[in-house]
Amino acid sequence: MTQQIDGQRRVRLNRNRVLQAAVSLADEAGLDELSMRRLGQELGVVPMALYKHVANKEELLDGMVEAIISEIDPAVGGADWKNAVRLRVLSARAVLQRHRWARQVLESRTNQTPAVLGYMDSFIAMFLAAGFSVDLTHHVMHAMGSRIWGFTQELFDDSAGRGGGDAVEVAPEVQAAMFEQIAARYPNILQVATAARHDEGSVVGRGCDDQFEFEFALDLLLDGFERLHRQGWTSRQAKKQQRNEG
Amino acid sequence: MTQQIDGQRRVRLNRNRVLQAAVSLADEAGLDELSMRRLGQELGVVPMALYKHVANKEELLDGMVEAIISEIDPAVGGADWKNAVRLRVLSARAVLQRHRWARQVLESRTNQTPAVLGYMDSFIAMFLAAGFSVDLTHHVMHAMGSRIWGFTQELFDDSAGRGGGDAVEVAPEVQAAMFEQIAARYPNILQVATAARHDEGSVVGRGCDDQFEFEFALDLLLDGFERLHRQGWTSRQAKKQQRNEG
DNA sequence: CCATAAAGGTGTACGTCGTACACCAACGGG
DNA sequence: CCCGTTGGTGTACGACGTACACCTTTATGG
Repeated sequence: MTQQIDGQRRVRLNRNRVLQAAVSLADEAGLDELSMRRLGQELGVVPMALYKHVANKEELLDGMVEAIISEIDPAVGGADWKNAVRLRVLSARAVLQRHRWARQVLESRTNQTPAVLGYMDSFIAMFLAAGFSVDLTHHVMHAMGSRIWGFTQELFDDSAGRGGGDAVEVAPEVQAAMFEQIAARYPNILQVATAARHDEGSVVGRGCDDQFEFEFALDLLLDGFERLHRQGWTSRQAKKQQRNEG
Repeated sequence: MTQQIDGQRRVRLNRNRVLQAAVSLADEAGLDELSMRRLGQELGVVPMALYKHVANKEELLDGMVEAIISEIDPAVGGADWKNAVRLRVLSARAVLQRHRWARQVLESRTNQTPAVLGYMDSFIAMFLAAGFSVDLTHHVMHAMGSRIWGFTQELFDDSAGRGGGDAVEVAPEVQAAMFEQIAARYPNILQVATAARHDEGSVVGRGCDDQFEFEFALDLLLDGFERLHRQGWTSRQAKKQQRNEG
């Protein structure tokens, strides 16, 4: 009975099929449904079989990240570094949006795999090619942080009203009561959280356009980088100035 | 034998002692050493005893976060919003530095506890008090992201050479070989990563001052906010402009 | 002061997880 | 055809969170 499916011989596993299946599973079921056991089941194979193709779960996750990084558009050449960076980041963002688990994986571990390093290297290259000093580029990369992957820590919970999923169901009247509580205790949050709703014409929707928020912060940073670059900013001089003020 | 230690009656547990112990344990041993079993052991109590004080592990983590938020300095009043925000963030940063696990906890979950909401509310208040529009404040908060907690996603692995811990030990010659590999394959990373080392006089040290990096990005954003505020930025107008360009 | 209910602590047990290890099946090159 | 290498199986172990039934301590109010 082993190795048979419907009387047909089963295709042999390989690292790529494992990674591919893991990505699909995580895409569809979420990261915490991704266990070695479940993945094995998905591939019609006993859990331990996977260990012939990946050393352990950590390596599986690394492999998955490597796999999706290849989906990010390569850097575009050309004179306009700002636009190049912008496009690259937004491409990464689109990818990470397709694979929502990836963010958590990138956040939770220090990923030193070749694809990650390669991506970072080519990212740095965009600034250096634009004439940024190595010094400034260093700090710029730090300032970009996880934004090079197209995501930022989300502070507000925008999962309310997200379809499907296994969110806890709450009765409408309870929801209303919670709203009242928040309104009373956290008036500023209330104001700011609902701000996006009424200044957007009659669009009901989510009330907050994540993509816009992301680009807002991204452009703010890019503009800042540009200014510093133009005025020949160096960290040495910034630190000296800091000492004199402090 | 139960309830006895050295013939002395044991102090009763309560939610606060549990939370306190959990924070200490996480501080000292790291987040993945924090299990209900280990925590019970630390308190000289059977694991299930903890469930009389916290509903489950999730709630324990929430409680821990609440506990450390109280360590953040309250907002300072006064005319200079920029400095107020700056101080607040740097205070939060100092706290999160003391409790390194907190970052992971804040990252991995949507924390809607009163202390978190209270902190965010008072954070928003700083901008509103400075005359920022609700609209701009909304976007500003998004742009701040996890920076309101004083941390950013770290991209470079700066754990190399960190004392203690359970890092994998690597022979020096292997390390050198790895370095060669990286140097060859990722020349830009090499340049940028080592940049901080030689422009800092003769300081050997870590080669990269995290605090400086954090403040660099923070100030870049704050300056950006200030500029937008001064020129009366609104999201409606920004979106219109975006449409005309795009 | 004692009965009694509430609150705090225990012990056992279940289902999950990652994965070590010994084993067997299939394949491919001599 | 044989046999070593590679891929897949089965069993088992030690974590984990936590449900549930039970006992012990404490506080309370008649």
